[in-house]
Amino acid sequence: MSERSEQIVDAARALIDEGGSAALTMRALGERLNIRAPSLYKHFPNKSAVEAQVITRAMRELASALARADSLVALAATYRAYALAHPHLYRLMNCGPLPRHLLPPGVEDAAALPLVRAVGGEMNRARAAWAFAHGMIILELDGRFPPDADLDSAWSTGLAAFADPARR
Amino acid sequence: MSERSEQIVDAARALIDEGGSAALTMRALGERLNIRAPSLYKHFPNKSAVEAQVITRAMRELASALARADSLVALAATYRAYALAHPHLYRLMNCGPLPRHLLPPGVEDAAALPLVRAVGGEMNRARAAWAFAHGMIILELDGRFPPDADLDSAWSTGLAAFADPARR
DNA sequence: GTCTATACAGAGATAGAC
DNA sequence: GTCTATCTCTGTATAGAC
Repeated sequence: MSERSEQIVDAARALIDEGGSAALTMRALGERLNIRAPSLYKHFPNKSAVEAQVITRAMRELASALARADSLVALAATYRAYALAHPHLYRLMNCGPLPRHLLPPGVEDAAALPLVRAVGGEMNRARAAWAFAHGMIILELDGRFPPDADLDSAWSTGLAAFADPARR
Repeated sequence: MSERSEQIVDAARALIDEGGSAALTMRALGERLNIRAPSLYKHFPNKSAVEAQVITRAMRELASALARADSLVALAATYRAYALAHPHLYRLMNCGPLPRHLLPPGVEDAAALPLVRAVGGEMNRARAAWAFAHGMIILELDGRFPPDADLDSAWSTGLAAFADPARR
């Protein structure tokens, strides 16, 4: 990818991180680079291609953070921290259909690997734990829990259920 | 609500159920009723008001289905069945910010009540179980699990973790 | 690679006649 | 309560000059 293309993805990421997916428009993107929107099409075929690059970068970022966690509990903490620090990027990555045909192969799997490892390859447990974590995050981001809900406790309750199957 | 208003909400619900939230446009709504879009504004102040009515109706529908379930497992099955039968309505209700100021009071709580009852009022367990169920559904609807994933098993694994705390 | 000019689409909503 | 006509806005994307 050329220098210029990198800058475009940088700017696109920043726009989304700050204002959500809706804030990424070709006009806004051009403006941020002091360029007119049509010029962007010399570097990317369309908006989806730019978005896909942002997704790819975010997934790798998250994956590398997760790789540093050792236990399931630590993994959950890292995952949640990323989501709360970058709610819009989290959504971009994890909500709605994923444009897999525009992503380099392996990116998605790499992001999932730390969790699979943490549960010793038990895929049912990995999927259930992922669903729990994603559900907690998205419900929190969407403001669906009551303002006074103790979410730390809810996380603990859920994690206790998944983290230690030997005791069940 | 007048007869006509009911018809409008009916049509709006049908549009969303069939084509998702994006399919609800004032033009399409008018068309379905053999009416021009501007006429709708004699019955509702704007599109959000119509949408809120659809949400209200869907929440009551889901709540009454859930009320018939007795155990946590039965509740989960009912919840999932509704979501898979009406994925777009499920999304409308449960994804993104909820326009609470446009909903009649109590609707949201009524939908949550069956779950709270099923876990004996333990709110942490209720929230964790909700997050798990919502996560499983939304990841499934968004096509985030591999095509060959055995989701029934993942549900079982998750529910076993939440349904029987006495054994933990 | 960047520009200007522009096409094109589709959305929500309003004014005022009937 | 419904109509026609229309406004306004905001997107994506293309053509062609420089």
